[in-house]
Amino acid sequence: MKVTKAQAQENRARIVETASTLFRERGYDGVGVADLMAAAGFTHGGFYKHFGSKADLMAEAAASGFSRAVAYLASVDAAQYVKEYLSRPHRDALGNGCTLAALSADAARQPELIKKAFAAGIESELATLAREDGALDKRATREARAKRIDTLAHVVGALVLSRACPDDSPLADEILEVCRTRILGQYDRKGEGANRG
Amino acid sequence: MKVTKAQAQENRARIVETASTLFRERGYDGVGVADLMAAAGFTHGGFYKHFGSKADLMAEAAASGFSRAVAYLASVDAAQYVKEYLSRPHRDALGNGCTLAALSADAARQPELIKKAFAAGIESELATLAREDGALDKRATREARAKRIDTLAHVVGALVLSRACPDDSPLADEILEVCRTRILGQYDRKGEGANRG
DNA sequence: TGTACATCAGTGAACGCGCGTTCACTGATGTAC
DNA sequence: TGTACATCAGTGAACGCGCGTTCACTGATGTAC
Repeated sequence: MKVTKAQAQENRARIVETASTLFRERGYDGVGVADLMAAAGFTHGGFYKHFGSKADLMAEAAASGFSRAVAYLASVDAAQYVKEYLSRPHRDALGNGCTLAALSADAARQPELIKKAFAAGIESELATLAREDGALDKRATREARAKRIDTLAHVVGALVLSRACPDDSPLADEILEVCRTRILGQYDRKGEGANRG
Repeated sequence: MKVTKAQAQENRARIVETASTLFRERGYDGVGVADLMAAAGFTHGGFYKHFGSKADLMAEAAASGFSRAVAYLASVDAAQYVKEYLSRPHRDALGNGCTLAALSADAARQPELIKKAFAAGIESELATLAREDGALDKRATREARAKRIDTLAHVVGALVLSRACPDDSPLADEILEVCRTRILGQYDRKGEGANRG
């Protein structure tokens, strides 16, 4: 049953992708190695030919999620990002949505390895959000980073709270709507005032 | 081994309290019924004399966490709340900290019963945060609620992201600090402008 | 280019373990008289 | 108030099950000649 090196590499990537989705949907504890391998089209025994442990895969799957997020972030501006992030479709698309919103709380209880992957993921998302700032002096650069951290925390919190509510509850929608409006309001005001002026 | 009715009720309450702490520390999947009963000083078999299932206890433990939060919220003003919420001690005190930050992402994957408890918890926290608004017209009331939802999401997101980072990473502290400063800044500005004017 | 053999991705049974839940039992509490 | 009995909170063994991980095995791929 051996397989081409290229095929094996492709299979490995498929396992990571599958894991990234399933972990976001069900949490780290909600997906077993056997579940995951079956979902990727394999039996569980082969898992340890690719990964040292489930924790190793958790870190890789997170990194994979972050790199997708970065690719997406590079293609939108801040306003569009906030609008899409705090939307019904994103709220309901757990498995394809933001890794930070889906798994940060889980990550907090995991070994250092996973937390490092999350810190790195946050940094790379911040770096991508940064791209439009252009050349700024030291103070403005610091300020721009602060604003990005602040917005990231804000949207993550809103999505997390909305998802904790029953699926069709008014509160779930209200949280998204309120936060979306208010954050976009900040961007309009600040966009015209401090940043672009 | 029977026990006074009063004693039994007290024991039940101790189980709920213990569960509330352990769930926040380790997540719903991270605490077994046996773990939990042992931590409360009992053997696991008695569990089903008090609760119909682990899920029932999850909902009760969440409600217990929210009612503690409400009692705390009633004793502080918004600025103090934000300052303490986004502090190192709160970040590191998972088991005694905010239930929303610790368990909302877990709740999102749980049965309706638990999500209902979370929605109710969020509503009662919002109601308590509201207490200082006094008499307002309809528009101002709506605006005050929006602001409270917005702030709650904001602080929860910041704490969740901070906790996902390695324990002594600069990023973990930076997130807390940046968000704390910016949210407090909003309260100063708005406190003097819209709300109190 | 053709043959012989080592490699190793993937299989499926098995490991010890902890899970949520059930159950027969214990014995002090609470109640009926 | 005292006695007889039912109740039921708490015990600890047992249930079937799924977990992460290990292992002997398979057989096509990749390599050495």
